Amino acid sequence: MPELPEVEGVVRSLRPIATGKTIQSVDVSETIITSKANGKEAIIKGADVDVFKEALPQMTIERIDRRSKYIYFHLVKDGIPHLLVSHLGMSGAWFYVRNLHEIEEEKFKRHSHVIFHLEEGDMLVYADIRRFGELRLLESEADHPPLLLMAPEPFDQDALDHYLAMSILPKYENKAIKEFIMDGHVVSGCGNIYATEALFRLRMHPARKVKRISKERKIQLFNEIVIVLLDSIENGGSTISDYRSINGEAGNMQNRLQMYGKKNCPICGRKTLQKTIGGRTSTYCGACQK
DNA sequence: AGCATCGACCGGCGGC
DNA sequence: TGCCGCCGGTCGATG
Repeated sequence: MPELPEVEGVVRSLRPIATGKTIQSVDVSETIITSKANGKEAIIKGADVDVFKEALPQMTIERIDRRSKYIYFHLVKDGIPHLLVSHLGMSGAWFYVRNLHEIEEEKFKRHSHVIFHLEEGDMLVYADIRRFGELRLLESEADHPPLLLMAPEPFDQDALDHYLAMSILPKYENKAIKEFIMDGHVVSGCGNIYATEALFRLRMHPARKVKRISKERKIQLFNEIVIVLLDSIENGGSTISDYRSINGEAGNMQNRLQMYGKKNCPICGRKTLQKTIGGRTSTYCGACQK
């Protein structure tokens, strides 16, 4: 599951090889063409396949950035800027290859859904096993309002104040802390893995109500989130289930996780507990986390 | 108006 | 072996 650190890894790998390249043509898989023809919003969001395919040729990739869990491809054509927004969903991955056979894992190769043909035969391939990801072509961020509602980047100077301000709003104060920190309007890029880890590091129970947490503890929790996100970026992200970096590279952070996916608490050895919080499976230690 | 819940998007895989 | 149903990030529609 790609969260902020995994997306950062993808962007850092992609940036040096794809920046400056111009898109020649776009191929879309039959699977996606059929889904879209049946009125489904499969991967390519907010535009028909034909419109998407015809718009992209001759656009040059000027810059690649990460914003929360999204990849922003800043494009330009005839001096006019465009923005291709990519979200990996549960199982999306990018590959930079000359031939689809270079995608070694069969399950990704089989689900190569959108292929951007670049110069000199290079291809930028978006593969997505479960098709929860998205590609959205915009003129700018402002054309898709949800993007404007995302919390600041967690490493930005205003992120802590934003999080604290949200924590005292009526709609959030009765929520479980884990659901709160996983809300992209509160903290950017913190999904199940890193929310689980940050709460464990602070020995905080994931179901604790936001309003039952002191300001000091809230600040400590925010700091732990930043620490685990940065630690994960340094370690190449967590390769769990269907996440891959560019060209199938694996990260190392999964070996550093203390609670996510664990059967026993690393502190006291007791069996960990699982509880659904905010609709997501949450792992924690009933003895160590209060 | 603002909030809560639900459905949509899916294939892999665990469990029976 | 084969099939059923769970899982999940995010948005938009519905209540």
